[in-house]
Amino acid sequence: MTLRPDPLKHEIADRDISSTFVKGMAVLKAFDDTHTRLTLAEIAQLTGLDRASVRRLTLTLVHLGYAERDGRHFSLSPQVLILAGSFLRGNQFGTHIQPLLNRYSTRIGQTVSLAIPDGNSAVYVAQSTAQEDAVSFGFTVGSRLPLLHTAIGRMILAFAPQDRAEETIRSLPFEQYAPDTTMDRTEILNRVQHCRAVGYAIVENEFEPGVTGFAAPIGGVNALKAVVGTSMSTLGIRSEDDRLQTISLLQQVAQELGRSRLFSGS
Amino acid sequence: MTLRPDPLKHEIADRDISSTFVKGMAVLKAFDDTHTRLTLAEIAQLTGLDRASVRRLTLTLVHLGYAERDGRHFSLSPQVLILAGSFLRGNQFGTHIQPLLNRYSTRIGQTVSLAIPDGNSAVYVAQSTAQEDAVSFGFTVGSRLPLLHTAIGRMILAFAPQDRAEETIRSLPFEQYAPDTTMDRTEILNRVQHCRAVGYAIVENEFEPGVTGFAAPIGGVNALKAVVGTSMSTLGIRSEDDRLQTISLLQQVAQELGRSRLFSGS
DNA sequence: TAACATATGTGCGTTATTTAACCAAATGGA
DNA sequence: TCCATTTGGTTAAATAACGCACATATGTTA
Repeated sequence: MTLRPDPLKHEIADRDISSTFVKGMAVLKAFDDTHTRLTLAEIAQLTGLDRASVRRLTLTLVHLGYAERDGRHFSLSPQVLILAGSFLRGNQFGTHIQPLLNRYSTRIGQTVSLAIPDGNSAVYVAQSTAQEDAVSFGFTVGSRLPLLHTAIGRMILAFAPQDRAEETIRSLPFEQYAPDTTMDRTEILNRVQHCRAVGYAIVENEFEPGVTGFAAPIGGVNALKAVVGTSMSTLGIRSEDDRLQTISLLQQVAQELGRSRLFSGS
Repeated sequence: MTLRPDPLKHEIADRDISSTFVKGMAVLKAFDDTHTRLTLAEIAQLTGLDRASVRRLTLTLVHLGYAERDGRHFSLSPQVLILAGSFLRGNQFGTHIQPLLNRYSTRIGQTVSLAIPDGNSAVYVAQSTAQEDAVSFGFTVGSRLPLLHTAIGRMILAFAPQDRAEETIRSLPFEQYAPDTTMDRTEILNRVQHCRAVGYAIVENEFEPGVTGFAAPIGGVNALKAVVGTSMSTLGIRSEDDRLQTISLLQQVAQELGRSRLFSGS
């Protein structure tokens, strides 16, 4: 949980930024899936904010109904769902974006996901749903992926402003997720630059052994809106042609999504 | 869009409320499903805030990545989904609450919904999904229901603090949704009080002609956490026994949901 | 194009919030 | 049980944000 804005977003004049609001949102965000119940001290620690401020901001959230108090503990209330629900309905996720993901998921034969950068991770914001398992929202949306060793992550880095991306590749901690995880940061940089050159990302066995990830961008270099991705068993991929066909389908989803007003702004 | 906190929530000392954060959240909330793209002036009008403040707060949202700017227009970014996603996963909506709703939906034979009060409406926060129509989140969550003429709404009023509820019943504007809509506010008050007495709500043909709504509370009087509800064709209801059986099932869902940590806080 | 209407951006005095230090109460080990 | 820590809450000086008023920009109509 960092207070700094997303390092992949561009700046706005300092005098036009309300630090109180920034801090408030940081408090709100401190309640992630691994921290559903927090004390004031914990929030202060997670956000790096002063405890007195945390107290005020958290009580404000309670006052507004976004959070609830239970003795020393605070937790979010279902009211936070309203913001997301309004967004989803207003942008016709249910009627346009979700069906599109589902359609391509059928063609690709794998789950198709939509992700955006957030801090030093990629975060899922939507995912195709098979008929059997209704309601993926509660399961996957908000889940995080590392940037350096996943196809979605590298796609994000590839189309992000170069200085920021290189700084991220140079310094972001990572672990050896699998035997094939690239440990050499220079090599990661090379691969990310290759992604930018070709306009898609394929990462084999680096995050999960035996799994190959694919990703395609929505939006152009330095104007990335989101990334679509999928993954499949590496063993199931028989030829370069298989790979390129998957990428081609992802690029089609990306293009169709890019036409939606959600991803077509400046 | 009102700046006042939810009238059904209790107060917190004024000095412990950050007005800047309150205003910031009001700006965020101004982007509802009917207002996906807003100019600064529109936001100012919707929130009743000063335009200079709106500008700073909105630019802060852009800075944080929650909103995007497109010339004079602003819109939310998919990043707002992260908050809800974290909440849903952290509270195991996908693994516990959603399946529970689905299970009872099958037994009742109708869609089962979960709603909370927000301002002068009830808002859906979850809904059972049939196998055919995956992903209801984007469709229904965030949708609003009137308080005075729906079962869910009257249940909320019945278990809310009395002074607030009576004030709401006395003054909240409403229209004649159907031929049977109760137009007499005193009669509405009586029916709400009856709901409180019996612990459930049934409303026939008042909101949609030919449709009967049922609702049961999660949490007690003055400590309402949420409401579960369902609705069905009035013609399909043959006896008082039918009605009570539906209510009984709703009360069971409510009880089970009430045991979940989400709804069992103080 | 002119004139009007509306919207965005900016400077400054007033108001509010943060910060840091402090206290009291609660917590948790030894 | 005691004592060391941690936590929640409060205060006053320093800082930041608000809201008003004005300036600038945009766009609409005659």
